[in-house]
Amino acid sequence: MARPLSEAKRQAILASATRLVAAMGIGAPTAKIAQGAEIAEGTLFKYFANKDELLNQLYLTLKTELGGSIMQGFAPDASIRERAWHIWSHWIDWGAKYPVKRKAMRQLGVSERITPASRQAGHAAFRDVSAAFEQAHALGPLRDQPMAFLSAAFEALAETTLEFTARDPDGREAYKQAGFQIFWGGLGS
Amino acid sequence: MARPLSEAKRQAILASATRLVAAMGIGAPTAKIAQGAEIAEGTLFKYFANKDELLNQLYLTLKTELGGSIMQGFAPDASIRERAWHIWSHWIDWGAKYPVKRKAMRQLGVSERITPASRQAGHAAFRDVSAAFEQAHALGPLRDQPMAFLSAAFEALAETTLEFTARDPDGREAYKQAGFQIFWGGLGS
Amino acid sequence: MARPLSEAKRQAILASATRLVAAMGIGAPTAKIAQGAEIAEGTLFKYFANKDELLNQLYLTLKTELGGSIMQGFAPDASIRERAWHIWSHWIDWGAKYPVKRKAMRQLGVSERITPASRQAGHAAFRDVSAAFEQAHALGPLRDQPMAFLSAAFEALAETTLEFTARDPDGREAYKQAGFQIFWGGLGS
Amino acid sequence: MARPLSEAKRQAILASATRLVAAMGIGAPTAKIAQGAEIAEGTLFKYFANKDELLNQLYLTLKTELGGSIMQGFAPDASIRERAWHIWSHWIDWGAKYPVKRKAMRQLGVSERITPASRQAGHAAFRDVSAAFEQAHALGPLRDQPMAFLSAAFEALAETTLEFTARDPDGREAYKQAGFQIFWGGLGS
DNA sequence: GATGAATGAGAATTCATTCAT
DNA sequence: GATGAATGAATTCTCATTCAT
Repeated sequence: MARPLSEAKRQAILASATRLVAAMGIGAPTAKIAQGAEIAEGTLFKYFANKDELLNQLYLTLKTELGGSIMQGFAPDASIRERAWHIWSHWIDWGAKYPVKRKAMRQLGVSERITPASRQAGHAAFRDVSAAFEQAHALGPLRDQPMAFLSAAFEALAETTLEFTARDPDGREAYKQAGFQIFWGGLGS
Repeated sequence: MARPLSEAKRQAILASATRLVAAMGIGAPTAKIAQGAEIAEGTLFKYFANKDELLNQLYLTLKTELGGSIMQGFAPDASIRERAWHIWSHWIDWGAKYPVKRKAMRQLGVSERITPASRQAGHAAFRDVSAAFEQAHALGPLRDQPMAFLSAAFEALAETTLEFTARDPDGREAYKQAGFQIFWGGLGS
Repeated sequence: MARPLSEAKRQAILASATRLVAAMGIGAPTAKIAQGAEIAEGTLFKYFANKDELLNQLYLTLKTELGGSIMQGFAPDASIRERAWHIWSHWIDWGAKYPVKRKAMRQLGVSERITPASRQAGHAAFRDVSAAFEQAHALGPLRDQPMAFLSAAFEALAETTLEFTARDPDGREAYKQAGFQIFWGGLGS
Repeated sequence: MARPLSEAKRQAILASATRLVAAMGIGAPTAKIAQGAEIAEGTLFKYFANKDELLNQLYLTLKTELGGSIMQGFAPDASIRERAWHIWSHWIDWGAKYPVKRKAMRQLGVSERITPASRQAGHAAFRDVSAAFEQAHALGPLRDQPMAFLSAAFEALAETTLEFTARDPDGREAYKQAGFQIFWGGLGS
């Protein structure tokens, strides 16, 4: 290979796709995505075999980034509540900081074009987050629920919180507290 | 009048659209929707001026149906908890009974093509549900949050619960209980 | 026949078609024409077998009306110049009075959908006008040209004059004089 | 650049559009135009953003071509009459040589889809022709008419002349003389 | 590797016309 | 006779993907 595919271009494509999917949904045309990445229409397909692959990889990338961001500075020895709060707090902060990424993730999340495999992989990217939950989970009255259910509820509440934060940025801290209160109170402890 | 627009056909179109939007998302072609309703392609546009109108009306129809279903048999004099449970229970039951409608509603809910006006009208269809919440809301530790936030959290949890119910129908009752527990516990009362 | 076709409705259709063809060209939809005539879509086809027939009849109707209007008050014994002026004057006046009819006539005139037979019949409606020209024609330096050519030139100049009159109504009288001057001067007499 | 937009293809599209508009009017389908240009349906829209743009550009192209053709070999120092004759003669010759272009131009000229801006630009392409008229105009009895009116009358007579030439090619020279005679005689000199 | 012209299968509408009421 | 719902072919335009340069 004379010239390897440029990582910078790959990132530019993903960034452009993020913006466009957030704004127009899954239907955003590849031509516009390429344009936003300042590359040629055809070049996009050197980096992603087809649109579905681009969409799926974008989904994974965003999930992974969020997952990584959440675990930053995570103290495994803190109390259960502190650990839960850490996750919640970082989640909300990431979403508030990157509203476009969050919106794109949402569009991708409901799309039929994201394969089960990608969703699986997306959960894997959240392994650390899930693990951090395990203990909290094991104790409470919901201990008989699948971890996955709890995680999903957590995510749903985070999503709701971020939606409101986006609409009403001044209420951010209040929503953040309230959202966590629902979840944590719900855990019944 | 030669023949009035047939309400049956209108319903057939909405039903077909529900199925196709659930399966393929917002991008489901009008031609297929018409075919599913067993009418000609052009006929669809006698009933709905364009695709956006069809989508918005479908959204409203589903919201209204759910709203109505929830309030069936509602006892305004029951305890707060009982009332909350009534709503939750009917919501989950409706979603479990009509998984396709629920899926379509979700696709529509995240779409950029549903206008703010439709969302507004959608909320109006939930007026009774909201009203039923008011008291519960006024008492708890989240009393300072906007009602809308609580409602959204409720809806998000219901959505999550139904997602799991769809994937794992045997767990239905457990999920239903768990979901409510999170919400109700979260209200902190 | 219990009820004969109503002449009033026929006229309403033609009037509506005139307006719409003037505004949108030949492509004006029959449904809109019917609406403008305050009848049902289907009714239009009881009066005119199809759109082409409507268009052709409209063409003829307008031509005939113009032809009739021109000959109103025509004095066969006036001088050649006076007769020519009469025709010109009435032509311009009719066009200035009915700009919509004139515009429709123009659209129809260039359309491929007006059959040669209709054009033929249209000329027939101008028989009197043509006849009035004959003498003037026979004398001048253009006596070897086909009458039809002269008529067409006359019409072209009238059309031009009316176009300018429509754009700049204040100049009406001036354009009318100038247009005639070109024609009459051109006849070389 | 992978491949520049081919000027040959652009011309082929315009040529095909000319033929089809001449034959079928403004309503000629883009699919047929593309076919006539031996390109794919979609390719047409790489060259012209939409049908209106194609139509407007075609209008301008034809006007410009005619304008250029008219001024070929124009002698600015000839007598006024000679100059007027030059323009008339070249106009008629161009129209007789390219009857299809002429017919297309006519269809476009009456269409509501040609924007005022295009018409403006079309006149600009005739600047030299207009300028050549100025002097003749300044002297005659029509000196108080707007130049534009004279130009339009000239064009209308040319159009009429060409119409007859097309129908009866043998009479070409006679029509050409007669048409000019009307105009020049009309100028009153 | 990068480019973007070329492709043609859809996609959403429109519309003349028919026919059941 | 009048109505307007129903039809489906035709129309404009979009878009993922390919491939010559």
